[in-house]
Amino acid sequence: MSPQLIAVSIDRDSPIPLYHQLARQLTAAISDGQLQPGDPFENEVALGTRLQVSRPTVRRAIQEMVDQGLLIRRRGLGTRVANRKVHRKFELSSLYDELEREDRRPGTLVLERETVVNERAASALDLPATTPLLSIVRVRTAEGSPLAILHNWLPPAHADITREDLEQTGLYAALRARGCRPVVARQSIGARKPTPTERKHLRIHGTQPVLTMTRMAFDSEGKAIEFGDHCYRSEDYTIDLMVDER
Amino acid sequence: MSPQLIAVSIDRDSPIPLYHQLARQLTAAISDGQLQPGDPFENEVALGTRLQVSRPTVRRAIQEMVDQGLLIRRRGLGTRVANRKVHRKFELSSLYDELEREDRRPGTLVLERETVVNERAASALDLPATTPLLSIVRVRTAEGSPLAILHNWLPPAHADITREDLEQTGLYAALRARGCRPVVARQSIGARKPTPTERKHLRIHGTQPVLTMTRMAFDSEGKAIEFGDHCYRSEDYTIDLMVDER
DNA sequence: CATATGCGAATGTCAGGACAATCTCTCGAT
DNA sequence: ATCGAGAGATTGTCCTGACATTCGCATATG
Repeated sequence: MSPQLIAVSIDRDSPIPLYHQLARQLTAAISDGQLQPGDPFENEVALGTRLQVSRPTVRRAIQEMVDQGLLIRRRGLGTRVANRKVHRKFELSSLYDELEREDRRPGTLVLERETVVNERAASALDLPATTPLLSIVRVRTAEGSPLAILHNWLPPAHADITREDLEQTGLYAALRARGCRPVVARQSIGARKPTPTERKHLRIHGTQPVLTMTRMAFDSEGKAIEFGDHCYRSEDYTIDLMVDER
Repeated sequence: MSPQLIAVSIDRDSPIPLYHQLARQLTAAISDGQLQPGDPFENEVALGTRLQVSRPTVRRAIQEMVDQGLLIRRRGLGTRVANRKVHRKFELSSLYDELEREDRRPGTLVLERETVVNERAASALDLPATTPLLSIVRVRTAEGSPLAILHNWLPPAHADITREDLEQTGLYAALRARGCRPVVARQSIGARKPTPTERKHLRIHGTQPVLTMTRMAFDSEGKAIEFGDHCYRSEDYTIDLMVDER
């Protein structure tokens, strides 16, 4: 009944922090199925001694995994692998990434790409109302069928994103390639009847509604990255997320 | 341009951890407006010296606030109060709490309260399929108008929640009163046409859709607390949330 | 004048130790 | 046999200390 020892190799010369190297490999052991939900986890001090790292480093690695819902810690008892249901899949991802991960052949049709002045978007991004923004309208398809209409506004710093960038990789991937990583976003999700234009582009029949989401995304320094106003075919799409209180 | 010194009193005899005492008071200084977005923040070592606490303690307090989007840290530069747009309002709350906070006179009409066996709910809560669950159906009103139909299933441990509990306080408040705190939840949000029953209870006219949300909530130990299947009048309700990647 | 270089300041990482709080389990007394 | 006290194990909190990394800015250099 002693906890399973997970093989971990740590590289002290790597620029990647030790606690993160640790967390990545321990996380892999869980997603590999090497550790099952409910399994006991090697205790902090033993793990530290075995791997020749200090307890704070081990604690930080474990904390990372606890924050992601992978582990449950209880004082006096120990650490265990959490129930699979509470494992956090993802937090901040884009539709394109999701479709790609599920292998559903995502495609993009760029309907518009121009510089505009839009007070609502500028205000959402916390920029002056007259700031020129890059406005992008796309139709996202999966396996050839339209799934969503995505309208995004970007601050001037990213005004040089091209149609090709968008068609080949998706907006978030293009932003990441430019070293711009969204870290925090405020989203608002609702539902409504589609407009005639939306009905046409999304091939909506009858009285099916659309699911709408607006999003303001910021980087780690709090700089605005993107404002998006999206609408999805409700038959084909739900928004899944984990929320947690720490 | 030296940073503003925030008055903080720490009580070393309190059972509340020092880092949390610190974080609470510094957070208060921001919500009070004592510190404005963009203001520089006293650096870690100075703060520690001034308050006679160690640097790790200060760091942990600051980290708590960074996690909530209140502060921005940049190596080599310092810490600043974040842009207000990225301040996280709340993460995991209930409709009742939200309405109450906005002073919209929430009310509850309990339509059903009985013990059932439901495979879908049991599976979502990671319980055996034949576990008897308390099934609760409520209509939530705000200022007298119906806003949502809430269908929840609870594990046997909470089978003694009464109609009165639900009518007076709301489900989450009742659970909290029993020492049961939801910490992590998995949600799925979508949209669809309402059923005839929903149209009647929510007084939906024409072809207005409903916004739907299902939620599985767990406590800090990963134990199931609640499975909910809700639907909202889309004209009156959006789901707002912050997502972040750390 | 433009560009490098270097310095100070601040946060990031890591170590090692000490004690407290909490849980489980065993052992002993009744 | 049952119940309670205590021991052991494990995580939670806090401290001190050290060095690395990154950024802005002033100064030196071409």
